[in-house]
Amino acid sequence: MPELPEVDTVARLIRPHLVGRRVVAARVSWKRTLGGLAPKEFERSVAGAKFARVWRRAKFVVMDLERDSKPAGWLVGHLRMTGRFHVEHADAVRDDYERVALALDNGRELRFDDVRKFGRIWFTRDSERLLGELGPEPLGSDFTPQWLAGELRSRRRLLKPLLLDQTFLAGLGNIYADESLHRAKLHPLRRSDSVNAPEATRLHDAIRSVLTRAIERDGSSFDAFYRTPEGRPGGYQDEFAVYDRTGEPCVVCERPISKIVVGQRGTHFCKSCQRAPLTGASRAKRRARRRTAS
DNA sequence: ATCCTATCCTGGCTGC
DNA sequence: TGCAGCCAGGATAGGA
Repeated sequence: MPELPEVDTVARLIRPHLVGRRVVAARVSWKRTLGGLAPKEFERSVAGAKFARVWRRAKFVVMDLERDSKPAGWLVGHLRMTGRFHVEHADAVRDDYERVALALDNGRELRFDDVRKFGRIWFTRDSERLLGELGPEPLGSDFTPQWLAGELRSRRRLLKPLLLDQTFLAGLGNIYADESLHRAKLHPLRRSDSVNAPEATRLHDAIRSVLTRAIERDGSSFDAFYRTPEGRPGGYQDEFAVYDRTGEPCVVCERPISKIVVGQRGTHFCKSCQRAPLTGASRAKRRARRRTAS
């Protein structure tokens, strides 16, 4: 599903079609996509505005608008599971699941399709309302091994749900959380305050390298949903180590990949490479083994 | 403080 | 072939 690498790809590929263009009109086929703003109000807010900048924050596509060279609010998009932005000629055939479209001043349209209707396009004059509570960008300069080690130590949460928490770290979703934990050789059920400094550094480096490589491959496509704005699938699914590979051999040790549910999310990992956290029972077993050995 | 559940949605899958 | 029922998944709200 669209996570940081996919959203980064989307922003990068729609940007050249939008920056400098002006919105002429809006077409809204599913009101709730606007997050509560009435379609008329939405159209009034964006019509005549010019796209000044198109960028990404966490999993949000952020479009800065201006009028007369002055800031005039933001269009903020979230793809959730099945949302898709793309730019087409106005006469191009429309997708069955088109929810919102913005006509541009060059005969093209920015379209938002979304099968499951969870995606949103907000118009706001206060972008902090939407973006203010987010944690640091994993590829930004605030995200350092030292910061991560300290933040992990100060909480007592399971690693997997913590990595999915956008107020902790912004941009990881189910795929890249699983991939990062495997690369760092950390079990998804480890408690954050049990992670030592070298392990935190491993996790930091794993997150960065996984995301960087996934961006290079234009994200991951393993079902019918995510496609780039140009309609092509991403390529990172070819490099998955654990996600969607239940039962297949681990790329490191060749033992079968396991799948469990953590925090209501399917979680893929290698039992051999990512050692389970010690429980009371496993501590006792370990002691017993040691006694037998000696 | 943290976890758990329900909610929002629908296409696609499983099982009968 | 048809159909019911379940599932995935990001984010959030409310309750434990």
